[in-house]
Amino acid sequence: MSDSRGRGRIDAKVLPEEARLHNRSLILQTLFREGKHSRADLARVTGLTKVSVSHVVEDLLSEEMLCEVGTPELARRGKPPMMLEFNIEAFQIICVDLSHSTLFRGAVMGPNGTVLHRTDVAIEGRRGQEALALVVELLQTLFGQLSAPVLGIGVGSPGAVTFSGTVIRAQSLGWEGIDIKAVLGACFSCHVSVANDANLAVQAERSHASGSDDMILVRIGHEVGAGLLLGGAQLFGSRSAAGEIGHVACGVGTPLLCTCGKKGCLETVLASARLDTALKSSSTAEARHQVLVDAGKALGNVLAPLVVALELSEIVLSGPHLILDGPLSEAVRLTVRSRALPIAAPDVPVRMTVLGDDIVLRGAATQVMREQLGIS
Amino acid sequence: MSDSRGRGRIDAKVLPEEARLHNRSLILQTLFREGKHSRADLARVTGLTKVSVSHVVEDLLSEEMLCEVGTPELARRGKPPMMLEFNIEAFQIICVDLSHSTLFRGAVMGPNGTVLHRTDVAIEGRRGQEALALVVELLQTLFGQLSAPVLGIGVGSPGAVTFSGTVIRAQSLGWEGIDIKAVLGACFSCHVSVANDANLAVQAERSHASGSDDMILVRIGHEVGAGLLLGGAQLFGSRSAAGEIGHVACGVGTPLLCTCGKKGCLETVLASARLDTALKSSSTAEARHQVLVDAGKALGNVLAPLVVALELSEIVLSGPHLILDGPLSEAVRLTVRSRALPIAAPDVPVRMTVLGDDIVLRGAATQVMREQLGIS
DNA sequence: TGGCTTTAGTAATTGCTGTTTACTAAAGCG
DNA sequence: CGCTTTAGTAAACAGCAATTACTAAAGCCA
Repeated sequence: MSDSRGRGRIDAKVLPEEARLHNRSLILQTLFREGKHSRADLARVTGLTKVSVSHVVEDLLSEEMLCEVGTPELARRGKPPMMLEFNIEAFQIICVDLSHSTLFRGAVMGPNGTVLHRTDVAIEGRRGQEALALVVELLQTLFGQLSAPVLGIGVGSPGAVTFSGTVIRAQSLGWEGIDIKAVLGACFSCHVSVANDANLAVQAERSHASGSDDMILVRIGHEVGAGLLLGGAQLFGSRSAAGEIGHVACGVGTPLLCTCGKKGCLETVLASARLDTALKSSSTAEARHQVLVDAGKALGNVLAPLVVALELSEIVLSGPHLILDGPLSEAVRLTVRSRALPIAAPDVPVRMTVLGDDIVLRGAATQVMREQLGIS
Repeated sequence: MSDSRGRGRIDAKVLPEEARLHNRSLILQTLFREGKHSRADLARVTGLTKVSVSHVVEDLLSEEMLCEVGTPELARRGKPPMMLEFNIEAFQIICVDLSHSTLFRGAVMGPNGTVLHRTDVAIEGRRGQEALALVVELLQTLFGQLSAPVLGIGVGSPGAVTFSGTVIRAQSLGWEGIDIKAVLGACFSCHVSVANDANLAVQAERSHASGSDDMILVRIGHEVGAGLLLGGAQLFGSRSAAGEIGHVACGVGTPLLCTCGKKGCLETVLASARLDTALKSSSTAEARHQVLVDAGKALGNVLAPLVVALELSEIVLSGPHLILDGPLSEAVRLTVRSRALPIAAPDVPVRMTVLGDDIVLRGAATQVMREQLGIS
């Protein structure tokens, strides 16, 4: 009752059955994240009674979601416990990343985010229904590579994606108002999760690489976008476009004309194509350095108010390593420090993602796990 | 299970009893916000069965939280329904607003946010334990003015206040790490809600004056702070200081030295004392106009990235009406438009709160209602 | 007028939850 | 070898909501 974390309005009834699912998730999550536990351990950790734990575990064992892995050697008084473990081979997840400009990336993934099989297909300019057909084709290939039951399909799409899995608008794919979740759900009759690529990326970063519950992950590629994690929860935004910071005017140097028609957008100095040409047209090392510093300053200017207002504890960059990691990210750090932080405050770290190019795929897998099993 | 709104990690067990409370809130909220309903209406609206509704309503009637108000005259087929209404006299809420520099404001409030009795006390420089004692004294006075059972105490405090009701740091009151919720709870043995004043203000605005679920409310007074509402939920921040934007460098005009030691902070052009002196030292009307425009631009610069990244649909200002409402808020609007919005996009409205000086008191009442009854 | 239909609301049963209590199993300690 | 400690299960119990079957009270219509 005294849940003052400030959720939104109440809008749906709750059945006791959902409480059961919640407790099931609680147990599953404990085993997945903290490793081996006995039933008695689980009862202590989760606050449930031993009996309730036994019931849930019985279900999970019969679904082969867990396995019993014997008793520990550690000699103690009392009956030795039977340790339980999350069964890493219980299922696999099929993930696709549609955010690249030239190809769709696909993978069969394990529960812990490892890539088991990988298949990419060239887009070759396909748009609209053709692009959608290519995705279906890719998924069919991936289904053939499964070596365990499938938990679900995870899709990372560029553009604005609603919470319920409709792509409102994805410029590069020529998609507008396509309910991908419904389409793919009908094709493959299994669970489908769809989300914006940056949103998935930030989730992957949290799940695999960071303990932080409040961070922004900026994806720099053909376009510039970001995913926000606030209090451990993704931010979607009222029109499903939260984090789309590419077209904020950043107020550094001479404002350049953007593809959107405005001047001085962040993308005009930070999108990879623009950065590349600016770097190539710079004759000296100093000039190239300055290009990177300016881009970093631009990003820092946009991020500074966000860091303060949202109390972000980390800024993560995802994109071409060679360009981002160095003077650019350093400039971001310095700009945020000088514009946003109290003099004595510790820096907000600015770092590259450690998940590399698979970040969206891993985020898609995480998303499916969270929606299907309540594990995040 | 397919709750993809991206909550945080699971961290507590759920009992069937909590489902009951949830459904109770659902019914209470429907009656509070939408007015009269019969039991059958409630069943249709909430999705619960008639039987479940009857059970919950029976409880609520016995607690006198609801009242039966007869059958409607509208002649229809079938047994006429017995209409139910939220009992506006069921309880009262005691609220205090500690965010003013010279006095503590207190009120006994009704469930719908009306002020029933009002008592203020002068602070007269009291700090630390003395200030706390003064709050207790004020609350005792307010308890004497109750004419119905008390639902709880709501406290709006300046500074950083944790989700659990501890004031981490409130400069102006000399408070540091004081668990107000525990202290007052022990004194008065009733529910206590404590939150930052700006956070309460934004909640009041949502509840009483706006349908928007994504907005920022900027409080401009001795200091500058803001409260954020994202997807209908308050944002607290990892160290309970989300929204504290007063010390972001805003990059307008010549940077002035701030009390915090940095230069160019938003507060140096927007805090009411600074604004007042700047206005007084301006000899011409044009100069005064420019002061307001500059302040508005400064705020707009800080808000622009927030509006985009968080998809805010409203910017609300709270503070001295005469200063804020006019060129200043207009400058905010224009700055946000030019820095943040696509050329064809509709404006993000910038407006004054309609709740005036009682905004924190009303927010405190709302907070108590939400924590105690699940109504927001 | 009297039967039919419609709507509101309640009573009793059922099924699902987790808890409590009491028990068995298996180990070390002295 | 009995005592203690820990793990885990079995059976009875209590709270919740859904289902089914019912009563109450109105309008409709012949």
